[in-house]
Amino acid sequence: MAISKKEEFTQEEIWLADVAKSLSHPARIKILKMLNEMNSCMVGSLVDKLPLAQATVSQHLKELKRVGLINGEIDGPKVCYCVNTKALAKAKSALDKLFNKIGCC
Amino acid sequence: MAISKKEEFTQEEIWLADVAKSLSHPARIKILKMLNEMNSCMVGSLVDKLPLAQATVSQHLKELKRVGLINGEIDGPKVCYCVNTKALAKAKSALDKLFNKIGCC
DNA sequence: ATCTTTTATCGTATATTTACGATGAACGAT
DNA sequence: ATCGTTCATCGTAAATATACGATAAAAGAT
Repeated sequence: MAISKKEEFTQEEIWLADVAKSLSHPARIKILKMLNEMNSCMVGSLVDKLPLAQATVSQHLKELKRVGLINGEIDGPKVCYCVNTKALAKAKSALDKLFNKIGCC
Repeated sequence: MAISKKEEFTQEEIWLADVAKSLSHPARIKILKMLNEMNSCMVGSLVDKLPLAQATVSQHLKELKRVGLINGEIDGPKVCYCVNTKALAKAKSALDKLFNKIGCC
């Protein structure tokens, strides 16, 4: 019958799920793409190109920053965001590891 | 001032966010790992190794199935789940594309 | 000093997610 | 036909996510 359930989740599993959560909204996917493609990475530029209010975009940026996928540098009254290449690489590697298996059926 | 906001999200962005959402819980990460590692993929085996009730595990399996990352085959009164290798490969490819860029700062 | 610009945070409403017990449906065994 | 097993679904409570307007904070410009 198995009445155990002692096992918890590993830190790696929790972290990877957290990274995935930060990618789980189209706006945040788009923001990452825009940060890669645009020269300027001011918040205003992002707001202009997203169908969302400034407060909402700021909230999405906060979520991406929370898991370390992007960094923000203050530049006068503006803030310049950029992707954290190292964090992206780490996430990519972890996801690759999860995905590079073969199904059991 | 830019008062446009015409742009919506692409289907690709929406789909990728959806895949990420399905990975955004440690239990679902663990389930994918278990489906890769175990010989048996009965729901009961998963429930035994997860700190969650059967109904909750079933709900997580439904979410993974919703985005196509796993398939379930009915086998008598049991159900055998397995990863959808093609879907995983597609997701991996899309994430790689998103991640293989260089930051702007 | 005051004003404007830029961004973050607060407050809040609504929607979604997560979790569980209870119940239902499908099937094999008796 | 009834019973036990296996899994999905229902109902529901609590937590989290999403969105926006309003407001605050920080800095440059006048």
